[in-house]
Amino acid sequence: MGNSDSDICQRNMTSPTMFHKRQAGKSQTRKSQTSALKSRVMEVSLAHFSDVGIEQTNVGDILQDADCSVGSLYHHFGSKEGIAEALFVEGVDHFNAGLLAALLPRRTASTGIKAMVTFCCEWVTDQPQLAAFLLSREIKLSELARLELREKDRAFGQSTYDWFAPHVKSGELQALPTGLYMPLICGPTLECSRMWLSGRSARSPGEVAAILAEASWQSVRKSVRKS
Amino acid sequence: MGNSDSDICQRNMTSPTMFHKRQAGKSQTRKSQTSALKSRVMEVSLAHFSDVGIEQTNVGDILQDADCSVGSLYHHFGSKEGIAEALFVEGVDHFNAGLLAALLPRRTASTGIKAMVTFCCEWVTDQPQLAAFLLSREIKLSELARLELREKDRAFGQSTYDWFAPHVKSGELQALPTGLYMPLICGPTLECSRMWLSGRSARSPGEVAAILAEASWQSVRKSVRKS
DNA sequence: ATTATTACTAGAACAAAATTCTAGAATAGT
DNA sequence: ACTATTCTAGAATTTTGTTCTAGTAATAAT
Repeated sequence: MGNSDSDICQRNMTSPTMFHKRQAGKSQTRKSQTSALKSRVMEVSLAHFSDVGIEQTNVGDILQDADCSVGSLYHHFGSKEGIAEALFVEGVDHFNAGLLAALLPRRTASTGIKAMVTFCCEWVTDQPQLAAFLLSREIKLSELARLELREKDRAFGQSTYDWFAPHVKSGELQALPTGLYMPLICGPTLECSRMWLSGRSARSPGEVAAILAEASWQSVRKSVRKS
Repeated sequence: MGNSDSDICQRNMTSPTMFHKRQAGKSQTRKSQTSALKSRVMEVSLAHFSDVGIEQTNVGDILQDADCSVGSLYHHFGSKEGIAEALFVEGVDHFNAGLLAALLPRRTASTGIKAMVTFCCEWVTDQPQLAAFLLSREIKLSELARLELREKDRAFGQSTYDWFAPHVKSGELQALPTGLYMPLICGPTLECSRMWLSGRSARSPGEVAAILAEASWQSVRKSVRKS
């Protein structure tokens, strides 16, 4: 900026790499090499993000651990946040798909609700890194990703509500504002998860799944006794 | 960095400010001026943090909006995270104190639990910025603050459990692992809060407080009917 | 009262880290 | 074969958090 002297060394006189050092494997197709690189970056980044957070993770470490060049990383992800964004979307997809797969086959209100809670507990316990990352919510999503997620969210909400509706009609489930089912059913579990993941609680969600499932069921079932 | 010419301008030949530009007010005591500056910085920082997150907030903006110099900020807070830490501790104290004040006077299990949920809903709805910041949990606390908070947390947990214990004994509340009461009682509310604060839900916790209070109560009361 | 000490303010200088940029290599499309 | 496009590479640049030295007010010590 202020460097106003005669500017002897002009920009970009570099002669970038005559050959690709990193071309380790024999000779896979470029495509598979590329996708391997991308997943390597995502895997390494997840480890760092869930460990010390996005801010504290520095790109240099990711580059080194994933054996990736600056150019490649920015070509594929655009920015550090871009990696986080990709991880986030992928993670949400995975979780939502699993939850639906656990819920939809159930035929009674009680087993369905309990299956949701149980799945949630197991998922968090099975992949604590991804769970910690998703629950941390320190990601600043791009406008595009925000819209994409909102749409997925809507579709997911619709699917679950389609399952709930008949049981509400039959009087097994309480009639509640649509937006309240998920918080009531999964809220306690997610709170437990946060505590476990951040070390504030020793008991994993998996260990208390049964209790949580029963409690959540009690909170949304149609109550028949006097308040 | 690469600017290897004869380095004419050596470090620190500056003659810092002959007078303090910022000394706006007539002539308050230095002490009150200072504490005003600190709270101005915290207020401004909270606004930025809750809006775009700690990472995305840049110190330059805080400096400008709070009309504060680099030196002052680092003298008082040590770092950007230092500001976040101060806000976090203050916020947790405020929330915990309020929750206890709402809970302790209640004499029955039902009114106590519902008072907790209701307080929680109102607190979040009344100070959304602080709530969003506390719930985001993107703060990397110093070892010192971590210990301080863990102690506060323990004391808080003890206080609430002292209130619960008699009602468990009398058979109104379920006997549960200690760490599960808070997630069951406040989990759904916090989940609703997160959704509202992040714009994923239109209904504020305040608006659904009664429903949440009743549901949470059902989830922890001693159940007398067949499963 | 005068001096020494401390708390605070100030902003230029610095360092570290994220991102941009240009160019070369691989591949796909024509 | 040639052209366009995607991908890789790393030096150069920019941005941004933090340090550093210096100066100013207030307070304590003598």
